[in-house]
Amino acid sequence: MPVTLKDVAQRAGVSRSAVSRTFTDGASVSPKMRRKVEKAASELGYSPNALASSLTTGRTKLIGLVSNNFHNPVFLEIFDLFTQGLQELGLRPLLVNLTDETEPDGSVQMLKQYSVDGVVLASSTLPPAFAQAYREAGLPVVHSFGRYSSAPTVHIVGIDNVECGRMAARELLARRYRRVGYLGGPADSTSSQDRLAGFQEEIEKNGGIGFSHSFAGAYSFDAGRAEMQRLLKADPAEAYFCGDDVLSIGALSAAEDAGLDVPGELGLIGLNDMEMARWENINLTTIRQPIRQIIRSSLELMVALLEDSERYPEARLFSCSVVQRGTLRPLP
Amino acid sequence: MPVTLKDVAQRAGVSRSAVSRTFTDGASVSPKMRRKVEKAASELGYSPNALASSLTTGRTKLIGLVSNNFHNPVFLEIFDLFTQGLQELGLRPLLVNLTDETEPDGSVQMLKQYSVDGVVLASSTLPPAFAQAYREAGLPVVHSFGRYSSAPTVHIVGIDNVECGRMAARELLARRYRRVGYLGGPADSTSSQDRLAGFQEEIEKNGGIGFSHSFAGAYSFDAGRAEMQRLLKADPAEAYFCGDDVLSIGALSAAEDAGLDVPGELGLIGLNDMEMARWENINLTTIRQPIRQIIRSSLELMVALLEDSERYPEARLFSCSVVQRGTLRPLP
DNA sequence: AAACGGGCTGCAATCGGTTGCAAAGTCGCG
DNA sequence: CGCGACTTTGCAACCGATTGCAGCCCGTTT
Repeated sequence: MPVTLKDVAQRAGVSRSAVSRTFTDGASVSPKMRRKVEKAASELGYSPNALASSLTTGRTKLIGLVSNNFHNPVFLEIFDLFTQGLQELGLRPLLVNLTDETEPDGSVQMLKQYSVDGVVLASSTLPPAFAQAYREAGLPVVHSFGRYSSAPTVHIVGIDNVECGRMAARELLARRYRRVGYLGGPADSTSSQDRLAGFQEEIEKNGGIGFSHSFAGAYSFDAGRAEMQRLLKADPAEAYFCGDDVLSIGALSAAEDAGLDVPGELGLIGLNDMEMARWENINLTTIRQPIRQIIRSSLELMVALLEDSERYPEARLFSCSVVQRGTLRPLP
Repeated sequence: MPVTLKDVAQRAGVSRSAVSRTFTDGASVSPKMRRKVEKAASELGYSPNALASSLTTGRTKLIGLVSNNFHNPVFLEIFDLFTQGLQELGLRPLLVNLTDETEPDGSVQMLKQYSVDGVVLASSTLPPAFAQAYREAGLPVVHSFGRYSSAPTVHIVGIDNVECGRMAARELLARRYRRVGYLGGPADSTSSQDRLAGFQEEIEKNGGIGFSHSFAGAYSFDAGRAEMQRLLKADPAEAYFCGDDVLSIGALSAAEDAGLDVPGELGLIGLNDMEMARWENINLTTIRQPIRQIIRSSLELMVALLEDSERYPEARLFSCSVVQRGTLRPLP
């Protein structure tokens, strides 16, 4: 049923090489030959089999798009941008959903079987073991939204989570909150830890501020809501830095339920500036993470890596900025 | 770098066929041989190249997962379920993001180049031309969340949108709303049209009810909000059936902004029952679409189609049910 | 002891393309 | 008209696997 190189060659009365060459640019083909072949090809509706050619060229143009964040709505934006970007580059995303049971080795295996040219890890909650495993398998890896480290072993594109923590702290301090808290994502997520570290550091630099922290079970609405409900039961802080917008929104809902006025009685600042954060019934003050830029840069880096897979690992960090909306009280 | 069949064969001192056979089940291999090969394979870290084998077997286990709904948060759930389901079946999702400029032919081309075994269309807003194009290219297609037709030319799994429209109408009528409206998604989306048709039919069956309708530019928060803002300017209806939860949430935000009490002054009913619909600060009355079942069934159908691609096209419809929450006034 | 039969194994062709190499074709120029 | 240089073309090997077929080995049966 599918029409192959040979069919086209036969129909055009030329050799298979000739056909192959008219479809790979940079090859020398006379205009006459090209016309003949193209005519035959279009009559037959031929399109080259990318997988077969990958056998000899060694490139599949397949990129593993790996994530474990399928519950945070911001990742829909992220997948949208990644897939569009990849498509524009002529690359194809092979989507991999890492559930809790998935082991690094299993996914490496799978990506190797499909000979992906590279792997984009899109996650802020992935244990470093995954990136390591891919790298050790010899795959070019870009970890987007990954943890910054001063000696990265894998290419990272993202933000400085520690600095974001500090930034949130400064924002709360400037507003004279005296007792503040950090409501993080999963305790074992690197982004969650780093944001805490920066936040705590900056708070403690200023003496006399009450500080506490706790973690939600996941970066999700439900987890944020549940954790805030727990906090509200016993002497909550005046303002919280939530490790992600979706947690903030959950927390917000818990606060409203409890009849608390936000920002009057409880202040909240999130992180991400997801689309929903600016919905008028949410109107969340938050720290914006420049998603588009991070993704664009990740893809550029991936392209470079495909050229030269031995490229020295680098960390690309983008600065974040506070978006003032309605969940923190105004500056004094 | 990558280790191949030949390497393993050499190391084990056997023929390549032997190695191949130990890795394909159902082939006859003696236990002794199997041990030898497996030893060599694991020492070398061999894993078979799925793409190379696809050349001779004709199956890639690649499934095109095609959608154009990257702005409706419910689709994150949908992608999550699809990718997990596919992975459990040993299939790999090749994600395709259909943007507005994408033409059916282009995407067919691409999917053919990568020899996908089948295509899952996950979209409620896709022009029928796409499904048709895939089908004509000889690809097994399942259109999930697609339009039901009594003479389907392509396998459909979804809901009866017309019936959902009627259901919404009955819900509003039972509450004695006298002037109702339909706030649909994109005017050219089939789901949007069908929901309107059912809704209007049922409303008009009951005389004396004021009816109006309009369409939002997209299934998105912003579009829903903008359209509701427009409606509120000039003599709005008492209650609206919104073609999708995300529209309802946008509409809700517009209503709250305008200082309207929901459901006191304005009633809203959505469709989907996305996760967010039950967030306490939204608490949307809506029609639940059984997403998990639709996806499970789509995958089962796809598996069946891979066995027998000539299978006669069928439509699988799942019934929806109303989820009572807080955006419609109580029954009299 | 010879014939039979079934289970394993290896050979070699094949899947759809790519590519180095050498032969063939084209062209200008003396 | 002949020669050299350059372009175009086809041959054939190869990428990493699968598979029909024929032959081998080995245990049974008579």
